[in-house]
Order: sequence, then structure tokens, then C-alpha cells
Amino acid sequence: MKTTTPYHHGDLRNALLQAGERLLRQDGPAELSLRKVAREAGVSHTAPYRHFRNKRALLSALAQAGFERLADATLEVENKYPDDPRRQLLEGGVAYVRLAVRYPETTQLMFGGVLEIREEDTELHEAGHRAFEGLLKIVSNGQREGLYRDRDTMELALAAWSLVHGLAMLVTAGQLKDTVTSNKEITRMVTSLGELLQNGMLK
Amino acid sequence: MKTTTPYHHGDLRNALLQAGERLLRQDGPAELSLRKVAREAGVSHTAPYRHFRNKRALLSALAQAGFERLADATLEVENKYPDDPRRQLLEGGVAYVRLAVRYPETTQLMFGGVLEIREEDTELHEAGHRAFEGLLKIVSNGQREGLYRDRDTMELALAAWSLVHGLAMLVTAGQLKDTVTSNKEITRMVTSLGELLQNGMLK
DNA sequence: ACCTGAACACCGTTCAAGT
DNA sequence: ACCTGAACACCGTTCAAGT
Repeated sequence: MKTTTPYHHGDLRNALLQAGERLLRQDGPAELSLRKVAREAGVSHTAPYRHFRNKRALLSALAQAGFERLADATLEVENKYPDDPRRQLLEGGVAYVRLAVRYPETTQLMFGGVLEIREEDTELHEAGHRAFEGLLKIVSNGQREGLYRDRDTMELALAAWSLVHGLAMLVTAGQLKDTVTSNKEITRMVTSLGELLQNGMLK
Repeated sequence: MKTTTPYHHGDLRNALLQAGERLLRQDGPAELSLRKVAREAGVSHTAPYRHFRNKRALLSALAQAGFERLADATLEVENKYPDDPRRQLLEGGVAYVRLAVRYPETTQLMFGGVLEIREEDTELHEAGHRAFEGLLKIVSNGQREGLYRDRDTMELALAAWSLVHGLAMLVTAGQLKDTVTSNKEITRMVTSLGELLQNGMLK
């Protein structure tokens, strides 16, 4: 059952993060308890305090991992379609929602208000910043090619981000269960909404 | 300090909801405790169970109030601009984000994953449904006038909802503190993003 | 009907102590 | 350095009891 892995070797921090991810998936962000995480990792309930100042710090590290996945995905998409900023934005959106659907509890942790994001969590903040900068780059790639109407980069980026983020949050909150169900349908929906934002809803 | 209001008269339920709203604003959705709510209302910590099956039921009622505010706002906007569905959609979006900014903790409770939305909470579900139907009506008003491109009503509505919802969630999560600050700026931003969705980002 | 106090199992955090 | 067990103040929920 419980292999006596030598956590004393310094990988307890990682073991705790892994256990945290597992419990986050299982119980959701509101139910996750530090004591359960410790139990799952096979240590006493005070051991985590050697590696995290408090429960908040553990949650913050889990959220950070989520932001890093987001930043990586953005970079990847940019590299995959080097001369097609329109495709970059569309595929970036798809990746964003896919990640949210794959890690709904982490998404809720990142954006849902369970964990208050503070300036002091520099690493968390930086990971988030990196993801946003990837998006800004993709938008300014498009601007350089004269793709978009004459607008502030920030505003164009925020439009794309809001659209995709809104869909992601609605899906993870289970608000769209009647409308959008399968994974395939979600991808189709992001693509379709992306097209609407690019060409407009009006006739 | 504590006026001996006769809660025995049947308004304890309301007093608890009020105390809940107050503590929700003060401490955020994650920190709200049933015992604190009871204390704030001046009753023993077991008294709430006379009116709510459990803590979840209280939170659900608070979220429901939020959905009702949303549904009301949507209806109001529709009546205010009876023959201008384009304006209805734009002002509806502004109202949506305004409500989110005004009640950030309630918004997080409604959509953030602290409270798992279940089918069984029929009243909560209905309030949410009513809000969404208001949006659908506004979109189909526009379709009747031939305003929009030929698309599924649901898809057009979801595009508008996602855009506005995403912005609202980003603002309430404090993710846009560097970019969008004042209340006035938020209104300007919604309007601007709404225009982008209507006419498209592309040249 | 409406409310209480004791009780239980849980939680986050601190601290003195052990290797 | 790294981990533990006892302790404290809190929590959600149940239950017998009081008016």
C-alpha cells in the first residue's frame, strides 16, 4: 500500500504537490485539506510546514503549475504556426479551453476566488504574466501583418482572452452542460466563437 | 449592540441571509462559516439548521440572489430599449460586468467552484435559466430584425455571454488590476469589446 | 415551532521535542 | 535538516433537551 519512499531525501515537497494535485482533482478546490494531503503523502500533518508556509502556499504552488501549463501551451502554438498569427490566435484559444476542461479544479483555483491572488506571490504572478505576454505577442504578430483593425494591442488581446476565458469558466462551472457536452463539441465551439470575434456578429 | 429582535417571528431565515451577504463581502466565499453567520445574526450556531439543510443550502440561496439580480438586469435592459436589440445586447453586457464588479464575492460564489451547482437546487437552477433566457431573447430580437449573420441563436448568445463573462471573471479575480482599474474604465472596456465582437477584430 | 448546549469528527497552525 | 505528537482555537453537523 504505502511504499516507504525516503522522503527525507528532499522530495517531500514534490510528493506533497503530487498528492495535492490528486486530491484537488478528487475533491475540488474547496474540500482540499492540508491534513489530507499529508496523509496521502504518508507523513504527519505537520510535515508540510517544512516546505510550505501555510495551506495558501501549497494552493498557490498548484495554481502556479496551472499558469505554467498555460504559458507553455501559448508558446507552443506560436512556434507551431510561425507565419500565421490568425491561426496562432485561434489555436491558442482552443488550447486554453482544452486545458481548462482537462484541469477544471485547477482552473477554478486559478480564477475562482478560492485562492486570493496576491502580489507577494511573485512566482505565481510571473507565471501568469508569462502566459499573458504570450497572448500579447500573438496579437502583435497579427498587428504587424496588418491583420487587425487599428486598436490598442491590449484591447484586442483582452477581447480574445475574455471570450476564451469566459467559455472556459462556463464549461468548468458546468453551466453549459445542456448546450455543450463532448470534448469535440467544445473545440468546435471555440473555433466557431473565434471566427465570430474575428469577422463580427453583425451582417 | 445587539437589539433583541424577535427572530422567533419567522424572519430568522432572512436575517441569516443578510448576515451571510455581509460576511461574504467581508471575508470572501472561502472563509464564510455557518457559525459566524449565526453569531452575526445573534443566534446559536445550530439555529440556522432550522432554515437551511446545511451550509451548502445557505450558500446556494446567496448564489440564487445573485442570479436573480442578473435576470432582473437583463429584463430591465430589454424593456428600456424596446426597439433597439443592438443596444439591448451592449447595455446588457455593461450591466452584467457592473453587477460582477459590485458583487465580486457573489460572482465567485456563482461561478467559481466554491459552490458546486447541482441539478437538485431547482430554485438556483431556475434563476440561472431565467437570466440566460433573457439573453437569448435579446439575441433573437436582433435576429428577427436581420441584424446578425446567419447563425444558431445559441451560438450567437454564447459568444456574447462568454465575452462578457470572461471579462467579468477576470476583473473580479483581480487579474486585470494593472490594465483596467476604475469603474468608468470597465464600462468603457465592455463597450469597446462589445463593438469588437459586433464588427470583428479583422480589418 | 423555534432555539440551545454538549458532543463528535474534522480542520489549520504552533511548539516543544525527538533523530 | 526533517519529522512527530500534543495542544489550541476553529469548523460542520447531530442530537437530546428545553420553551
